[in-house]
Amino acid sequence: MANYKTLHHWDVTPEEAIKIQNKLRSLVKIEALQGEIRYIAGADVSFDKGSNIVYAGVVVLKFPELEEVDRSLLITEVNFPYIPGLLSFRESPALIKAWEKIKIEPDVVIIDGQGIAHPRRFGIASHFGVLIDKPTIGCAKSLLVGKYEEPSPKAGNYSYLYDSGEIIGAVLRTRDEVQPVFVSIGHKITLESSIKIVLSTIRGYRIPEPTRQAHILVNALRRGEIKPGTKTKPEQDSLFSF
DNA sequence: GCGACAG
DNA sequence: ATCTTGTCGC
Repeated sequence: MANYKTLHHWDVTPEEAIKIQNKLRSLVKIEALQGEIRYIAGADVSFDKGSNIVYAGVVVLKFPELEEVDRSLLITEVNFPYIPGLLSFRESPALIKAWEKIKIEPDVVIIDGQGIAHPRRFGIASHFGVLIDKPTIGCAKSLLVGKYEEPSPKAGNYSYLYDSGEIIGAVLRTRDEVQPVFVSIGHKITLESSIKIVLSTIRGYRIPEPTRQAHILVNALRRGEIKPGTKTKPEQDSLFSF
């Protein structure tokens, strides 16, 4: 069971949530990733239209093969609304619950959302990273804050995202002629490394495999196509049964 | 006051 | 995020 830190309550008002972000932002560490990557995970959540039921999931893939080795899926409830800048308070509680059931701990986690490319430099990828104390990368599909110049149309090209004079992330083209993604430091990693890792997990789609797989799974869960719980590699048939 | 605004 | 069919383009 993967562990995590309980640094604050989740049952807070938007005003209190902002205070928590301003207090915890100093805990984000920007450093070189230690050791090689053996496993990489993706985390995401899905919702029904106007419901407060959330379907969360964490998927662990072997790196660089990107074959699934572990997963944690669960259905729970949320009350905090979606407010730009406070996404973490709506999705992280469910992601933490899924995270604690993971058995194969990844060396890095990619989250669907911003890392420090956030008004208070504490987007969901940074928040989640600080809580699980693991390297995390924020990979969002659209802009939250900052300015940038359109990166060249070919895969692999990128430009920097700026806000109040500082680089807060990168606008990365993961496929030719396709809308770029917004990559930013989550926790315990550098932007350069984040960009390389995201590119190394692209397999023909705009979204990196970890979060793409997580997204596919939580949607299947929401549609009732698969069940909650954890699962690892296909059960190996006993050598003595036939 | 007006516009922007991750999922 | 989710609601949804066809359609344009490589």
